[in-house]
Parts: sequence; structure tokens; C-alpha cells
Amino acid sequence: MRASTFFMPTLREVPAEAEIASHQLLLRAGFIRKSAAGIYTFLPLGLRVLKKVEEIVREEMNRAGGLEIQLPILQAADLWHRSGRWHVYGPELIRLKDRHGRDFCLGPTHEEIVTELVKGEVRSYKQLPLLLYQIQNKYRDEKRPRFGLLRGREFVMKDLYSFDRDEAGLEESYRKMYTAYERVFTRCGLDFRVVEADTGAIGGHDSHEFMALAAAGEATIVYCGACGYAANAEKAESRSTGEAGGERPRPLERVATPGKRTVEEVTAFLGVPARKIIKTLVYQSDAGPVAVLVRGDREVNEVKLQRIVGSLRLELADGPTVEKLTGAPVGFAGPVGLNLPLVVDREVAGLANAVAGANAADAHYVNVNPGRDFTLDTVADVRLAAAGDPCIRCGEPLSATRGIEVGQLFKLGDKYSRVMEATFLDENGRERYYIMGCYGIGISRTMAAVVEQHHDAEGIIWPWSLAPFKVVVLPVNSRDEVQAALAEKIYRMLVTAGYDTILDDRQERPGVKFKDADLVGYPVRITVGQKAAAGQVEVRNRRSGETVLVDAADVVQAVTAICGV
RNA sequence: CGGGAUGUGGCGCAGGUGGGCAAGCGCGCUUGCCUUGGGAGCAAGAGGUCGGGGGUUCAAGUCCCCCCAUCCCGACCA
Repeated sequence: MRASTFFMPTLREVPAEAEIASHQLLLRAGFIRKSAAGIYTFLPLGLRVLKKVEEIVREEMNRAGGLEIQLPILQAADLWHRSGRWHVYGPELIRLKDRHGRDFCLGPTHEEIVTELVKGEVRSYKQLPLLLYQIQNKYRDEKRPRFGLLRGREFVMKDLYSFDRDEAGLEESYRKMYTAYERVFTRCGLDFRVVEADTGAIGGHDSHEFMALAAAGEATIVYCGACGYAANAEKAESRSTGEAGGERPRPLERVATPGKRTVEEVTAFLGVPARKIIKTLVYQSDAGPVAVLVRGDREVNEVKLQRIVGSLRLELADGPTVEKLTGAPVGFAGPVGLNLPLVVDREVAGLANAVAGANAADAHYVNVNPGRDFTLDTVADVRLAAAGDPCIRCGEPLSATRGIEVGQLFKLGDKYSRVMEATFLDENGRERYYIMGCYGIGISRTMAAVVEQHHDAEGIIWPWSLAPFKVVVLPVNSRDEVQAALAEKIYRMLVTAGYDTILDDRQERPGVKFKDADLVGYPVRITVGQKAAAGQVEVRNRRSGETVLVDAADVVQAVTAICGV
């Protein structure tokens, strides 16, 4: 490719809308342009990278036995009614009507439609296992799209669905995908960690997430350096700390706490540590309001709470509701005498002589003792695990870091095949539900995650496997015929040798070309300058910055040395 | 969906509080000259319904109301 006829609009300044590195750099370097919030156009450079990620994924899916198909994006509501997800999915599902007023949606994921396909076409256990996948746009009307390609409303995803005859088959498919995912993200040059995950709205009973480690990531990962336990903070468990340990219960006492609403204010006013305060939060669930009790120094894990309560929708009650239910303004709720179902965190159940709101303005109780002063309706782990907590497995302190979820595996079991009545005949001629799994990779998100991990102050540094071009050949003085001729010759040599190469033959000053080369992030730059007269050029490694002077005849060898092939 | 902010040539911004007749600056773009190892220089140009609608006023980029869009924080999210 010749830069003079290529389309790569680079920007000197950072677009005001971009906050994080991958978003800024992909815009500046001419890979993507925004069309609407969370919706992007891929320019030639961006599409090249996207296709390389896709190709790696495709190769690994095929290696694992996957078969590529293409399911419709536009899906009739009927299927979604049958699975129940037309209502469950909520406003994130983009819905539309055809000219007859029939309901459709744009596929956010494809369990229904692929299950329907297999139901109609597969009859026998002899045809299993079946691993079907596709790579295409997905649509999710996110409440808040952000960070460029990291959270879009339209994005590219690979989704594979496995159909097995039994749980053992699912285990095998799951294991294959796990391995394939490790290979995919390794080949993409990502520093990633596999964590235990919650299954969320997709459902099922077992799940892992592949997290690219990055400060810009929206997910918190807690992990144990000692035993290797790692989980999404939404899912993570940890051992309880700070058991009361034999403290003798004292009589319940009501104290005035004028205007002291927050844990910080109450701790300061009463001189007790936050871990001795019972924080009471009122949530609205499908089944009505519930009160959740966690220690003052803890946060509620709403994903866990959702499971405990068995509610699809869950949100913190607003001020007026809290006042109506507890009889006190926000900040003075407590379990004593509260007429609401209580979900009590294990740590709270172990407290003695704690502090809690008195359900009256400007008052708290001290010496609150769980079990004595209020009933322990439901005791469970409802708190967010945090760094420093003892590991659930080995007890060593947990660490926390941020990650970008680039892939997730789910064991679905018969969740979808059962509701869709998708069955096959086993070797005994008996009808059985398919045992399914589903496995997603965010292709466009992976591209952004790679940029998050691979960039410097000058621009992107693409891993060899994803670079839009491996090599840029850069004649310093475009008017110099010797340089132009040698650059052309080297360009041809590299193309012949099979390297994706771009020749920067633009009539630009050298500074512009150098800046663009660094910004776009080609792994190798070949500078054809004054030494061209002597048949020599510079070969520079973008990542290390290392530059070597080589004879023009040896450039292919020098490039091969850098790519490590 | 709550909170905050922003919207002025392609990009980045100033102007706005106290309305005043001239809509500016830098970058980019076009043409010419010049220059060629890290986003050069000189000169001449093109390009704007000041997000949209309504209102106040003799007069609105500037004040008021409504709407739209975008970004950030939170909530939410396979």
C-alpha cells in the first residue's frame, strides 16, 4: 500500500470527547470515527486490525471444532417471547416494528435463534457435539456507552454456542473453549487473567471471564497471589473478618445523633470504628422492599443480593420511599423494630454491641446485638469483596486490580433448550434436551484493550499479530530520487517476502511522516535517508526503539528478526 | 435514569458575566515561493444557519424557556 493513495486521516490534537488512551489514539491515528454515541465507523486502518482480530478468533474457533455460520441480526419477537427474554432483557434490547406492526429486535446475543436452528435441523445424538459460531455486529442499547470501542451500542462480537448430549459433553466443550480463548488472547498480545464470573441475565450455572488487565477497565478483579483464586468482584467471595470474639452483650441504648447520617459522620460522632456500624440499605425488588445489612466499612454486592432475593430488578429505594418504610429520613435506618424482610451479611451477624440507625430522625442505637435485637431472617454473603480480605480458599489477603472483559464463557445447561423445547434422540431413543454452552469474545473491544496495553506517549505500538501494516518504509526526502528509488525497491522486496508494508510516499516533510508512523504504531519502520546513496537504511523497532543500520539487501532479514518468525 | 458539564469553519479553543453592528485565534485545507532526519517558513485564499426551535429587545453567539446532541461521575449492564 502507498500512503499517498491510502485514507488515514490522522489528527494532531486529541478530540475533546475522548478520555482514555485507546479511544484517543484510535481516533487520532485514523482508525475509527464516531457516528453517534457508542457507534463507530471503522476506517481502513481500523478495519484492517479488526479483521486481524477476527481472523485469529476464527482460526482458534475452527481449531477447537467450531463451525462458522451467520445468524440474522434482525430477529422476530416471537422467539424472544418463547424464551421469556422479550420482557427480561429490558430496555437494553433494541426493539422495532415492521410495516405490519410486528415486533422485532436487533440481536444483542443469539441463544434463541441458534437453539431454534438446531432444534429444527438436528435429530440425533450422533450429530453431537455441535459447536456453531458467528462473528457479527451486536446491538445493545447501553444506558451509558463510553470509552470509545470499550462500551458501544453497536459492536463486533464472536459468539459460539455448544450443543452437547450431556453435562460431560458440555464440560469437554467448555474446556476446549477455555483453551481456545487462552490462545486467542495470547496471540493478540494481551496480558489477561481468567476469573470466575457471575452469569447475569444470560443465565446458566458456571462462568469464567477473560479480563485484559488495564486501569481503564470497568470491572474490578480480586485475586489471590498465594493460591491463584481470581474472580470478578461481582462474584468474588471472601472470608469474613473481624468476628466479635466473645464480647459480652450490653443493654440496647438509644442515643441522639443530630444530623449524623453517613457512616463517616456517625463514626466520628460516636467514636466507634466503621466496622462496628450496621449499615442498613433499603432496596426495591420484584417482591417488594427489602432491607440489607452490611458493615459500615463494606459495600453491598448487588449481584449477590439479586440472587439471594431472587429478583430480576433491584434498585436502591429513593429518599421518600425510605422515609415511608423506616419512618426516618435517609441515614437513620436500622434493623431494630424495622418491619421489612432483612438480608443480613454474615459479618453483621457476627457483630456484638454494634451501632445502627433507630428508624427515627437524629437517633441511633448502640449496643445492638444481632439475634437479640432483631431477627436474622436471611444470613448470607452480600458484600463486595475487597483488597485485603482473606481469600475464600486459602485465607491469604486478596489483591484487586482493574480489567476489561474481553471474553466470557457460560455453561447454560438446558436453560434455553428446555424453554424452546429443543430436543434430540439419545442412543435409547429417548428425547433429551440439548446441554448448551455459550462463549463470547468482544472483537472490537479486544482491539481497544490491546491499545490500552500497548501504547506510549507517541502513539500505538501494535503487537505484530494485529498491526495494520507490519512495516512502514519511509523515504526522508520525497524529492530525492535516490531515496525514492531505494524506498520503492525495499517496499517491493518486503511485499514479495509476504510482509504487509506501507510505503510513505507522501509529499510531506520528514517530521510529519515520523510522527504519523509512531502514532499509527507500525511495529517496524524503515527509514531511507541520506545513506541511501551508500545502499544503507535504518530499521527501527517501534516497541524497543532500537535502530540498526543495514544494507538494503538485508532488510527482509532484519524485519524477520524483529517479528521473531 | 439521577448528578455535573459542554455544543462557535474539518480539529482544538477564545468571545458570553455587563446584548451594540467586525465572529476571532491556533492547527489543518487550497495556491505560489521556499524547505526536506521529528508535526518548518513567507505570502495570498477558501471555509461558520455560533446545536435546533421559540421568546425578550431597536438590536441576541451573548439574556429567558423548551428540545436535541455529546462527554464525565453514579446507577445499570452477556
